[in-house]
Amino acid sequence: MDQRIVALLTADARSSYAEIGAKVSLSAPAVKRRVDRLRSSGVIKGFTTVVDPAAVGWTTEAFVELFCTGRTTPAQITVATRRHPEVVGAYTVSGEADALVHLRAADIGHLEQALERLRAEPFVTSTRSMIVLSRLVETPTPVPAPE
Amino acid sequence: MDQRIVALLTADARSSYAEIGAKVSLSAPAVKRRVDRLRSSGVIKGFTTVVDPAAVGWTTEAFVELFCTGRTTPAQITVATRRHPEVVGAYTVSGEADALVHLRAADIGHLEQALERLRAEPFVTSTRSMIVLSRLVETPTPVPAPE
DNA sequence: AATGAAAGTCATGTTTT
DNA sequence: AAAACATGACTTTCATT
Repeated sequence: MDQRIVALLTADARSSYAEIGAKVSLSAPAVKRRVDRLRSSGVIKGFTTVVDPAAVGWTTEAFVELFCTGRTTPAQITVATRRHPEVVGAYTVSGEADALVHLRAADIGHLEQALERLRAEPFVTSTRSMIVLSRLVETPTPVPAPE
Repeated sequence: MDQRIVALLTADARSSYAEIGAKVSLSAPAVKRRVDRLRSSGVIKGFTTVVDPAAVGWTTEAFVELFCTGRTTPAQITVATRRHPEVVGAYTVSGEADALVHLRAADIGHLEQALERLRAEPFVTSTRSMIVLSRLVETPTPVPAPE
């Protein structure tokens, strides 16, 4: 039941409790109670807006593999990447690279700048970039049933 | 002004027009008109919920580079990756790989299964996986001012 | 029978349109 | 300004003990 509510809210976070209730056969207050509980228990972390980056002037995107010096901590990478507004995602990963950073920029020039700034971080030994040519799939936050 | 409204809605998609209006010194109806316009012009693509994947039982994540046969089209990759519910993102990229796929799975076993299914796609010649060890940064949809 | 969790109903102030 | 919505208080239901 909670799962269905979350799925509906994922599809449209601004739909009313009554609307959701109609779809899951529950009264509006019942839905609200569940949503409140889901929020305070941390399942729902918040509600956000899906913005078309291109419409706001951000047309270029890249994934950059970071190779770091031996004693680099995830915390260091977090702090460093958060300083750059172009970073929309950062992950430590297994494999050759130490981290993967997702960048969004206005254009190639801007991306190049951001990349230079990133490469200037003291713990970065080298990088490998993949520039996004086209976004094929991007699901906001899917909640498929866990098996 | 629209930018500030979008930023506020990004922070909380369920805040009321009155609330937003108070912060940007506009009346509630004025804010609504702007939001309606932003929606129909495609700047705002929708409203969604940020769910903690771990809280729903999805604890494993990976980025997979796809190497494809010569005559593979983006459309083919789109169709193929959409078939797999574990795919939360897919992009064609420049660089060694042809595409980058973002996967979310319940656990390592599930991830392995999904990966096997992906590798079985006829146009995939090989893959290279990066398993996410920790998510350091993940901004929902940031709207920094374009320069 | 008694407890507690969860749903329904209704009233009121707020928000949407 | 009218209709729809959110939200709190209160009651009911039902499963568990």
